[in-house]
Amino acid sequence: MRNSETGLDRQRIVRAAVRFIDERGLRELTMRRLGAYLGVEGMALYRHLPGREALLDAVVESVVDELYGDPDLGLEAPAGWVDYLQRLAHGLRRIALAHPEVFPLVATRPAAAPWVRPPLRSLRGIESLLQVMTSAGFSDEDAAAVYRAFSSFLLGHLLLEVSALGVETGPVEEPEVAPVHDLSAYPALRRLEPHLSQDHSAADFEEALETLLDRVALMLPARPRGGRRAVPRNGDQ
Amino acid sequence: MRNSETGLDRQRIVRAAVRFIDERGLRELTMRRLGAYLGVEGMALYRHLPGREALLDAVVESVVDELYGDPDLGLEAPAGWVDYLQRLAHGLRRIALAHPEVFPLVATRPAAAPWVRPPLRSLRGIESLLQVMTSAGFSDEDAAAVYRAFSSFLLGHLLLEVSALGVETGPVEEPEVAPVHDLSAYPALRRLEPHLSQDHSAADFEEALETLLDRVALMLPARPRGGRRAVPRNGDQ
DNA sequence: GATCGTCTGTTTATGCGGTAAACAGCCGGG
DNA sequence: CCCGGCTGTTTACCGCATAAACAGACGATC
Repeated sequence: MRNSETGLDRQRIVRAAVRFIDERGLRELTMRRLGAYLGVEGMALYRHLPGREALLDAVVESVVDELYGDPDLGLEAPAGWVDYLQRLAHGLRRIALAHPEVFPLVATRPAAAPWVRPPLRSLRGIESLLQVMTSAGFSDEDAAAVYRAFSSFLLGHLLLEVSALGVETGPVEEPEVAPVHDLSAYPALRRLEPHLSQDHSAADFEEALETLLDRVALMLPARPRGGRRAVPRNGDQ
Repeated sequence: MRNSETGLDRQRIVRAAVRFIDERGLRELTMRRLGAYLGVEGMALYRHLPGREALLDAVVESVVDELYGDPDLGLEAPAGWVDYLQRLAHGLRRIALAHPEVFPLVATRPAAAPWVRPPLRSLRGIESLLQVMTSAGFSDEDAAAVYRAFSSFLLGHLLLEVSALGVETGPVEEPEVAPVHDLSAYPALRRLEPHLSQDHSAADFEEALETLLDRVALMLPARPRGGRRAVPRNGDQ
């Protein structure tokens, strides 16, 4: 009973967990249920993983590796730091949107070291970012600053974007018959409600990314670096 | 047995929950333990709250209300929109740092309506922000855009800042004897490690806030709004 | 002032979740 | 052919959220 169909395996389990979460949500994930999902008895999972926490860590790792493992993303051979950061940002956004139920986990799981920040969680990824930036002429300090700024940009945007998808970033999921309070006491809210409920995530993301890149470009020693596309409104500060 | 010492009460429970989380962490919070913390039998809490989820919601609400209820913050009578946004941002940061164990909850709890974004979770607060912005001459669309940009800025920065405090944004808290992997394979990381582990949160926050405000100012019809100046350090932190 | 309904905390009980421990079938090597 | 080690299964324990039955104390009503 060890053929490719039934045989368990750490990787098979982790992948199943990702699919399970994608399909049924994080709060539904249970060792026993995941076992059943794999046609197996729950306790069986402990032969391959030390426990639930380790499973969640592995899920995060697996999802993040989707990013660094994807050669289509071109992270390996970027055309300059701008290109690199753009690919990185878009790649992470793609992941967040592909696994909206998993992303909050990526975002909030405790980090191995204080400087390993979500959502860029892999040493490999951080190393690569720092390498690209310093090679491009940024000082060590600036490279670190870019890493920090980039992290919080991504975390903020992506977490909000996936949670707008109605994801259970927390618990429950009652239909809540009265989701929208009575807005009569809030005239501005009532008036702007159409604007607020419109989805601008993609455009906001791009714009914030461009702004960030412009800001980063200003750190560079001298020249604003040729490749940098001139965004119409970058005259700030 | 209903005197001020022993008598329960929704508010007393919620406040105790906040203190409990501050002291022992979110993952330690249990209905029974919170009961014990209040000198009571766990099930007693259900007389005042429908369940654990409701308790967590109330905790979030209570913490967020700290912000809007604090008159020292001057949110009621701001000197222009820049001042308002600065007070708001600093106020929220103060809260995040005061309750680092609670903040991830504020950040990730499902929103009542899709346009109620963490960490600005109260209708009152959103109304107030929109009101200030539109009164200052921003179009409805721009006011909504500012709200969105502000949310993700705050979420990203504050979530990262509290999680850097070693907070259990997720589960476990094993000391993990080997927290830092061997960095030999990551030269850039090894070289930049001192820069990365340095704490720049406050400065980064201020700088990103200033950048955001500058960017917002550019939305304004004509004049870049005179009041714009380097932050003279409000009462906060 | 006795009666009673209500409000609040307690006890008891159910079902689920994580996980330890004992167990059983199958493998490949001696 | 037997045996030790994998891998999955059973059993079992304990903590949790929560429903339900219970009990004491209060204030209002008569």
